[in-house]
Amino acid sequence: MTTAQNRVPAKPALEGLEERWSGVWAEQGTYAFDRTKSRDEVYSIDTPPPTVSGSLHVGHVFSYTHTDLVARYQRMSGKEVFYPMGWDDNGLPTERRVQNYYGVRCDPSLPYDADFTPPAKPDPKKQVPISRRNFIELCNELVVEDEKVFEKLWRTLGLSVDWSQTYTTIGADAQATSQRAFLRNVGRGEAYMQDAPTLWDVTFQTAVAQAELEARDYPGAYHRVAYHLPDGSRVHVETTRPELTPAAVALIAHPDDERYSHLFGGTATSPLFGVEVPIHPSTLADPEKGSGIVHCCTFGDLTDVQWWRELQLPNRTVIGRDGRVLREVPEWVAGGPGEQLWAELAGKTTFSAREAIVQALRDSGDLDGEPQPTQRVANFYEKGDKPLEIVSTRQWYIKNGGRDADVRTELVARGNDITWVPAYMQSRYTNWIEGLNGDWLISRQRFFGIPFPVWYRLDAEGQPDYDDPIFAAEDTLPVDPASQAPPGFEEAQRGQAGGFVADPDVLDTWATSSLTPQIVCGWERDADLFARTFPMDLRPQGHDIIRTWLFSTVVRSHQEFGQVPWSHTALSGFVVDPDRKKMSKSKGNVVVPDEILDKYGADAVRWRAALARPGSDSPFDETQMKVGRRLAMKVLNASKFVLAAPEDYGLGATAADLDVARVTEPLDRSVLAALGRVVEQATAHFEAYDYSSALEVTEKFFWDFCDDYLELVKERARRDDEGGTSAKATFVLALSTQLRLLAPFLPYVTEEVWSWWQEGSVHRASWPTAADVAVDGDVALLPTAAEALAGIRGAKSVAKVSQRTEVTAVTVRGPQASLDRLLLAVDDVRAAGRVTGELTTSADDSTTELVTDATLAPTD
RNA sequence: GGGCGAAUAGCUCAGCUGGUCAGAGCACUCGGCUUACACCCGAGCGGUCGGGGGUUCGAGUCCCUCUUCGCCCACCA
Repeated sequence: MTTAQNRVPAKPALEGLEERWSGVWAEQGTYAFDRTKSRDEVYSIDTPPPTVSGSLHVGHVFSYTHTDLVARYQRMSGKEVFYPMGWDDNGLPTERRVQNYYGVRCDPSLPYDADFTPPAKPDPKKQVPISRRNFIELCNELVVEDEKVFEKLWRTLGLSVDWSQTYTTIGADAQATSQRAFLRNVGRGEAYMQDAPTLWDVTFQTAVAQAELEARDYPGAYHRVAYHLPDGSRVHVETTRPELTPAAVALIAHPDDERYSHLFGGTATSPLFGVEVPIHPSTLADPEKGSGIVHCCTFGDLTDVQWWRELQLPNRTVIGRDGRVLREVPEWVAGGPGEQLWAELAGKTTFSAREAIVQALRDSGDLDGEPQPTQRVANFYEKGDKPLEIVSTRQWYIKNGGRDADVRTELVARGNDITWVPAYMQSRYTNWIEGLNGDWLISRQRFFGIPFPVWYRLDAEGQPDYDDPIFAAEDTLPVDPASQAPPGFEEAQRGQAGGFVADPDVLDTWATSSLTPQIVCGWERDADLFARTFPMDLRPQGHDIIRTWLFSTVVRSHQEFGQVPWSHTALSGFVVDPDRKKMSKSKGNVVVPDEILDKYGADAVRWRAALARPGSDSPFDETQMKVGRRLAMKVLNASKFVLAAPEDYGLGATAADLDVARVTEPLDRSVLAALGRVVEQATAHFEAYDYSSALEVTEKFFWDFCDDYLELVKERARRDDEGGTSAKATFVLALSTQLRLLAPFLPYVTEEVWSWWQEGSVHRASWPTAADVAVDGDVALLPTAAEALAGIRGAKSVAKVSQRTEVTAVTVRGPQASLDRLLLAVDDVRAAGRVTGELTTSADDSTTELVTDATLAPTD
């Protein structure tokens, strides 16, 4: 005989649960991954590493909760969940944060200063230049602090991650993985170096990739600029970038454009600079735009690049990497009419150069009319604030199908190997691949990132030989070519003729993020772990980064393993403000997670998050958090009623009452039968990654359980007879089942209540099955009894009297089948409705409802 | 311009393969200190399911079309 003793507090409260239980979970390793389990017993999750240099907002809280819901369900279902957490601390966002936080900037030409301490008071206008190594040291220091803040928030939110499995995208493992994967790409011919026009951000002075583009409206003006024909006549182009006139390499019009077709094959000379350019037809020219004839410059936009390639035009770059006009007079300008003008332009920003050139065009009579203001669209780097230039540079690329239709087809097909939640998101993946216009540019001219494991030999003149790079050996990774010499060389030979130089670039952060499955699963580092966790089960992420993170991860896995990296992907929507606008810092509509967690509690916030279905945006509404909080509170109170000792007005039920055989009353059997169905439904929903519906059915049942069943049985449950025993057994069975159903959503209250009467963590308890509550019951009985009770309650409500008011007589009219059912629970109905007099029934098959007519005892 | 999604009570949303599907919660109204809970309980009010066609015995539910909104992509002379 068990003498279970419950530990129910007199006044249960939500306050303090987060601190208490997150502490216990950490201490007891509740969510620790057991790596003795085999692949089929493991459920592995490719968690998105949040950018630690940014700040977390409610959107993050929601989407990370969604993942945790799945993780907790899988864990309780018997899977050993591999749920690591990563920090994305690599790259430009960290650099920018370090610059602002410490008031410094990186100047790679400076030597390392071992004694450097950042300014006590950072002056944003006067950033202190420091060496690359000093800069990286500061980056590494700051991210550690940022990561602590993030971890604290995630722990409070109750994410069931294994905190011993964290990784960072700048850490040694990530570096080695990233470099290794790159070297493998090189080895298979999937990565290559090319000197070619690339999109270039002049602020950050780095190349950027197609996936990082953002088209934005940008004010500009059309300038009608005259080119001179050999016969002395003129032809006008309309351009928003007149400063590129010295970069003109051709004039181009549509082949069918009769205005210009007679010029094809001939030449024209540019105004001011007198450079002769050919006139070509091209179907890419749009007769509707501007004057119909366009000057192709190196490089104004991507179409220019295409013409330059296809027509094999010369490269006359005039804008440098700093976004300014080149200082040296180019050979095609030197000795010409524009040489003097160049002296004025040299070193100017594009903006100033434009003003100067426009003035010069005006003076020379080559500007027709005045500039006409227009709104144009320009490509921006998503993190930048100046339009991108196109500059010819040497860069590393990874083949992603952008230049190979067969590869595109393969990658599109890989999409079919993944289950998309929601399914329609797959089309974004497919569309993106089909719209690619070039390979993936992975090199960045930045500092805080993973270096390319590459060196170049210097020839006798000290010029690097790019045709025969020296690659690091895999067993030496991670390497820093800036401080380590390549095999066969001494450090002293760095920068010397006949020696070597390091590749100065770093890998784009996506080039590393695309390897998160490899990083977390221990690819080529921990073969045992890898075998137990890869390919992974789930990639949760935002739908806005399908083109970047999701796609690039598939690319790398496809190349390295010939398969997809995960079987499922779940795409979260955004949390938008009440006006359906995306939350952003600049709009000042960002909700701070700490405040909201503090105010309503983690369970309430999680409850609200669970209501947001995959893929759909959700407006932030604080009042909804209250509803979640009410549910959490209800769980505490209802549980207290069942488990508290009779002297504390509870039923005194214990784990010893967990016995289906004791459930004899028809109403009790009805409840458990209904609960069995709820379990089946919730399980099916979770299996389909539809946590919202799982919550919905569970919660609906719980409220009915409290409002109807609990009220109906309250009195009987206090008795010591068979009816009382049946009720108590039902209560504990239902409680145990519902706590487990709710555990993924409300990890704190469910754990709290579980601790009152059970051993171990509810989060390591088994997910309920219908078999747990298998009884032969009529699910229709509880609703019927509840309907009759509602009739009695309604009578009291209409009479505006207390629900405690006694009822002296009741007649219930309705279909015979319902009345027969009602009689099975008639005593409970009478007790709950305080019916002291007679309860009679009257068969009426003309209605499907029960109509209750109650006579109330007179009140004062 | 291309693609995807959404339009159902004041608000947030459920309504799968067409036949109790016109629902839930919030808000609102009216009651009630009822020994689990006043961080509560009970009872109500509230919608011609964006417009228009069509298929069908029957359509929020399928088809066409229009309108509006959101997101992604393309627009860069």
